[in-house]
Amino acid sequence: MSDTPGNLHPCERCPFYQSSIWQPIDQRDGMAHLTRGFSRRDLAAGEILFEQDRDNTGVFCVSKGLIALRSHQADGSSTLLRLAYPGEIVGFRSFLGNGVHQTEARALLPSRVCTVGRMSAGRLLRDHPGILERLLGRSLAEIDRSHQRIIAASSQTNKDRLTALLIWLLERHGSREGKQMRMRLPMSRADLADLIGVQRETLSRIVRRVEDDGIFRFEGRMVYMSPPYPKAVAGTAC
Amino acid sequence: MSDTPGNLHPCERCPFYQSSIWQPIDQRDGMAHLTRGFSRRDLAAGEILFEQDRDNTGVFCVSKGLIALRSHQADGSSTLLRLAYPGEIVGFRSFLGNGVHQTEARALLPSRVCTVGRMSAGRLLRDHPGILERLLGRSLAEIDRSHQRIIAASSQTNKDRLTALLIWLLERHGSREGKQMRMRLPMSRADLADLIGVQRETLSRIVRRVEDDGIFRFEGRMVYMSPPYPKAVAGTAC
DNA sequence: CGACCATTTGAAGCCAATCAACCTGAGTGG
DNA sequence: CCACTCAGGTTGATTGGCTTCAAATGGTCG
Repeated sequence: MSDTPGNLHPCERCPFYQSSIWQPIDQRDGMAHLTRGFSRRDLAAGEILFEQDRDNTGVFCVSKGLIALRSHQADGSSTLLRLAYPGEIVGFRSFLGNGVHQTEARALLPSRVCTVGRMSAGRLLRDHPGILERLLGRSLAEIDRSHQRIIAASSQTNKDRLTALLIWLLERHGSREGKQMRMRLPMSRADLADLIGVQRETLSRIVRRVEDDGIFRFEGRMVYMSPPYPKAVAGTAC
Repeated sequence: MSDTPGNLHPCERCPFYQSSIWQPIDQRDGMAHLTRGFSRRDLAAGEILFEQDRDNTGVFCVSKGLIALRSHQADGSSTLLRLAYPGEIVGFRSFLGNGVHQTEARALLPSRVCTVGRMSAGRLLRDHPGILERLLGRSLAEIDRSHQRIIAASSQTNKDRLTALLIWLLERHGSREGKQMRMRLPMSRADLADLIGVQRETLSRIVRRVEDDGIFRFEGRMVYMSPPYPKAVAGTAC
């Protein structure tokens, strides 16, 4: 399973090492369990990390790329609950809870994910309160994200939410190009629709209305933002 | 501050003692800190436990009654994020985080709340990983509630959400009366509107439409539900 | 080319937001 | 006792936005 030398922390070279939930583990204590349960996996865009309703198999940490967490409803509709960027943990809700994934995790971009198996993670958690503490921190972040989204859903228009989402995505996926910003959208229109909570057709019309304001321009998956930049609204996006 | 004998756990006689986040504290370890920081407070209906944007002063546990957690937006609108019932913790998000309450907490019914002051709670948390673990459990519950609400907001109609909310409230505040159930709503129409995320006027019309189905009947704050009972929808209400 | 997928467009109908008016009951003060 | 106010709630009319179903468009891949 392990693909790192036994005495080196597997996250040592990860740019997110300092804030990793596994950082509290050191040489003399638990490193063996960590390296034994540790594995890496590369995913192509569109590939599934885990499916909804399947048993949890461990704690996953995004190392590269972008993972979408999506909840499928019985009626066939789905909601994109969260975008997980490098350094973020996914699957810990089901790891700590009843053991069944509440969501499907799918890579939107080519991604790398590091996993600590369920058994090892459980053992480490028992022995290291520091890990517990960091997981609690991640949970609070998820609570904040969710609350912001609930508030946004009931107090902003769909158009405003799309604008906020675009700005938020541009900050993470965009690049400067003279006076304007550009990015390739990391997801389909259907995903955008799921994120702001409207039908696909409606999203298409909202995109048109956003374009009519003159700030954004769409060309397939490419998005261009020109000044005057709207300021990012508080409590924004994901 | 303390109003319990020094050697008795302050939550000992609470019906929620076994699942209390402070249960891991025992006689020989930390009880002094717990009793020192412990206080109780009774609130009348409508009274405020803490206000939004104020500094957190501790960890609050609902012992009796019902507390509403409401977020006020800059534009004057508000969202009722959560109803906290006896045994539930409120204010821990701000306790663990940046120290400012994200929400206002107001009693909807005459209530009793037990508080452990910020300093004492912090000290206890450092010494007792068991408390950390239980707080993590409460956080996961909050994540689940929030996710359910996000999903419900984008996949159910407002009428369905109101129906689900009414059933959910009837289970907690209702009583049997022959073949039908009855309850006195623990909140105003404005609060109901905030909970399902619509305007007050719209809620009034949705109530009428729900009544038209023949299952519910409203008389001021009294609500009556007659068979055939709709089955409670999965992922329901708060 | 044909099949498939993602996206857009159109038309119809429903629903919610908004603004305004009205109603009711509970104080309050003359 | 009456007029007043205030909070909570309802109703009406209008407007705009969203959903739904249906159909068209455009790109990709074998």
